[in-house]
Parts: sequence; C-alpha cells; structure tokens
Amino acid sequence: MAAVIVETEAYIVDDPACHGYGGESARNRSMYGPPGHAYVYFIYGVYWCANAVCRPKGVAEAVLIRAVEPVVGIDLMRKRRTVAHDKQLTNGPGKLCTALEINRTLDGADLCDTNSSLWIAHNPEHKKLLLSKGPMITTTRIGITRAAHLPLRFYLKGSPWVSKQGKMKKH
DNA sequence: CCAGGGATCCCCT
DNA sequence: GGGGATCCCTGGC
Repeated sequence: MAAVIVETEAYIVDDPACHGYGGESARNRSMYGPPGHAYVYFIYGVYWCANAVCRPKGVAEAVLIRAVEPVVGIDLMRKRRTVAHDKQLTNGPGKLCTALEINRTLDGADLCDTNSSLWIAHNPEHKKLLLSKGPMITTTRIGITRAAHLPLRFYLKGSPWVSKQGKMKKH
C-alpha cells in the first residue's frame, strides 16, 4: 500500500499538548528515541495514531499524520474500513491507521528504511503537482484542549482527502 | 491499586 | 453538534 500525506500536526517541546510533555514514559518512549522513527499510540480505547519523530534522541517532538491520499492498495483499505465513500477511508489519524493497518507493532519502526513495514519517502515531482492544486495551509490543531492556539496544523488546501475541521472546544 | 482522561470516530438528532 | 465506545497510561493515595 502507498499513500500521500496531506495533513499533519506538530507536537513540540514545551507544548502541553505534546505526549512528551511531562517526561518519558512507557507510552511515549519512541518520541524520546532517535529521529526518523514512528511513534504509534492508542487513543480513546479504539484507535491508533501514527507520528514521525523528528528531533534528536532525547528531544520529544513528533509530527502526527492526520490524513493521507490513498494511492496503492485502495481495495485493501476498503476491506479494513467499511465506508460509503473512499474519501472517508483515510481522512483522519485513526482512520488512516485502520486503513493502513498501523498499530502497536509499528511503534518505533524505522521510517527511513525501505525494508521497514512502514516508511516515508520524499517525492519532489508529486509534491510539485499537489502544491499546484492548492497552497499549504497553517491552522491551529484539532481535538486538543491545551496549547490549542498554536499554529501547528498543516494541510493541503486543494486536497479532498483532508480531515474535516474539528470541533472547537469551549473554555 | 484504581479512577479518570485522552492528538478519534461514528451514529443519532 | 452532541454523546458514547473502550483501553492504555498516568498520577494520586
């Protein structure tokens, strides 16, 4: 299977919304590991979410993959997710993990190793094509309560595969 | 040891 | 646009 990342969120040092905030634990250990590896966690008792660790070992920062555009293996994704429209296959962090079968076993996976079960590649041609359809948009993150004002969500405006705007929590 | 919270999704209105 | 599902992790006792 293959998919193009179209929406992400960053979680950084000194960010109360970051799982690494408050120190290393069994759950967030991968975040403290070397860069280029996956941090996969379980949420709301139902879903898995996948991140790419981006800073040196010991610096707990990561990028949450929030939405992807399916490219190869759509039939397989449809089997794992029963939805009316393909658009709903991977337009959310939990959805895409179900569609791509990402779970605890991939926590810590080397995202830079093409022999890994989960890896990320850079495709300049595709990037150019995608950006020609719409700009990258920067907004606040979705579904969090702490540090909700930080502009750390990024998505391709021209993509129909981006997740819906989240509910804004009152305070 | 155990109660409570959470970077979501889906179904209901 | 509101609420429940459902389990792992954390912190408090």
